[in-house]
Amino acid sequence: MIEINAPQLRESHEARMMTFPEQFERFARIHLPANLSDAAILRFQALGRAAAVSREEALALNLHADHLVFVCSGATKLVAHASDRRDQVVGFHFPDELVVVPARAEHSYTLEAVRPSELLVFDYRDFTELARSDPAVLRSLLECARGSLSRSREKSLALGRKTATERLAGFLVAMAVRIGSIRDGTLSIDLPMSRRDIADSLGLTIETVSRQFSVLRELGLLETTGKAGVRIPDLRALEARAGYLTEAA
Amino acid sequence: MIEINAPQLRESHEARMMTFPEQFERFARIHLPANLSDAAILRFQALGRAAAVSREEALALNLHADHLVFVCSGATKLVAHASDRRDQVVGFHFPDELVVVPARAEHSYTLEAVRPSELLVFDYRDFTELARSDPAVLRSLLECARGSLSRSREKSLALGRKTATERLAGFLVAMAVRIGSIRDGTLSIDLPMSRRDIADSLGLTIETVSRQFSVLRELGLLETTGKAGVRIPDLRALEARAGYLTEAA
DNA sequence: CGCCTCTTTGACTAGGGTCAAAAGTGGTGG
DNA sequence: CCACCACTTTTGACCCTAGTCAAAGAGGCG
Repeated sequence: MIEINAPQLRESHEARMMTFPEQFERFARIHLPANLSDAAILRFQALGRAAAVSREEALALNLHADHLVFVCSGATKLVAHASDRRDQVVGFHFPDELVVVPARAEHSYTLEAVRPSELLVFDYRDFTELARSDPAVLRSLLECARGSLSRSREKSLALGRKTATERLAGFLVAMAVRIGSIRDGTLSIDLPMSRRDIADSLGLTIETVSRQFSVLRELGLLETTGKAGVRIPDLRALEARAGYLTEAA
Repeated sequence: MIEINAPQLRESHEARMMTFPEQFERFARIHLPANLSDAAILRFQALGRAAAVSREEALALNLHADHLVFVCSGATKLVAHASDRRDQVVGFHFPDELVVVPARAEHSYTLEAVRPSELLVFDYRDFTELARSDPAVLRSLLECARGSLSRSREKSLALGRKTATERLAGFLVAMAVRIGSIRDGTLSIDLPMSRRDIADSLGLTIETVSRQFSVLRELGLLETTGKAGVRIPDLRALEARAGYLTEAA
């Protein structure tokens, strides 16, 4: 273990919790415009609250309101719940990302920690109301929503039309891009989520996910170390298994 | 046929094409703030172009740019294309709705007409650039994106975790809400899309969709008239078959 | 009215789910 | 430092839902 690109994902004993102002400062640096007045920043700060969520715990939220959550540290999943406790992970989130958690409708949504996480929570209505006349903040929210929409559409394609192997290959490619790092000269991922989380994200069972890991391993497309470690010797080769469109005009 | 709530979906011989200014005026009324100056409106108008697309035809777009498309009349589908010409419909759109069509990435997207449609096309970059300092326009775009994201997440849940029957039931409930009307005292839908479109939207085959129509018909949850007509005597009963979360605290 | 397409139904297959058990992981305490 | 233990992951055997292939039946436009 020479270097870790995403140290904020690690659970470590010495990980000091951030104070609320530190968390907010981090959020503001990324998602609020740089030239915002101190007074305006304080108004946004007044809307937020910090929440620490431990592994597999759901963030407590008012079910009847939309929320905006900023991930300071850790890793989270947004889970949609249908009848018969069938769950679908509709997205994973990593530090510095912003998530919109919808209110309960035909289905309910919970934001759950995949690793112990520090979160900053806003009421969506309050936040957009305060931002209603601030184009820079609105643009930031719009970009966030567009990114989520794009990932969600890719997921629809995977869930609707791809085989189990393609889904796992695509998932690992996406994770490599988002939280991968180079170790010993090889692209590596330290997966923060369990096989169950992956299964619930890909619309499969844990057994099928496990079998597909074996398939990709036997194809020489990846090596696994322990439960979480994945090494990808050839990202292009893995992409080719993901059912992506072949390069054409 | 006593009344039709969504006459704009009908293909009719006498349907006169709208002129570009008429189309734009309709778009502006819905998606631009009422108090926008004439000069500003003209700047937006200068960015748009009208396009008429016939049934099953794809809107011609620059593949390497995002687009914003307003549906004036007809009905469209946004289709994601994976390898081996497997297609996934990621959304349907009806008059007065706004769609974001993403540029080609790992997969490509096309916007195709399900009925002959009149569309208003904008380059997404140009549009947001012009709107960059207009909070009202940005809020409108944000609302549009949030609605699409919400529908897309519901679709992920359906594709990942629901049975064929639940998917069709949920689809018909959603269509009833979006384009249904009351005829002879019964909730009715005149489906603008083919069985293939429905299958591509639900991640099924046309045969399975057809079989599920038969299942719901035999359960007394719907009646079909011709290829497109669906009557829903009891919406609540159909919802109960859609795998929605049962009403709880 | 007739033809062509779309939809429905039927028979069979296969990919992934289910149930069960073995193997591996990693944390804890002796 | 290692052995134990609870839990997660992997593997195996079998099953079921939806896919595939094929053919019959309806619709609707000319």
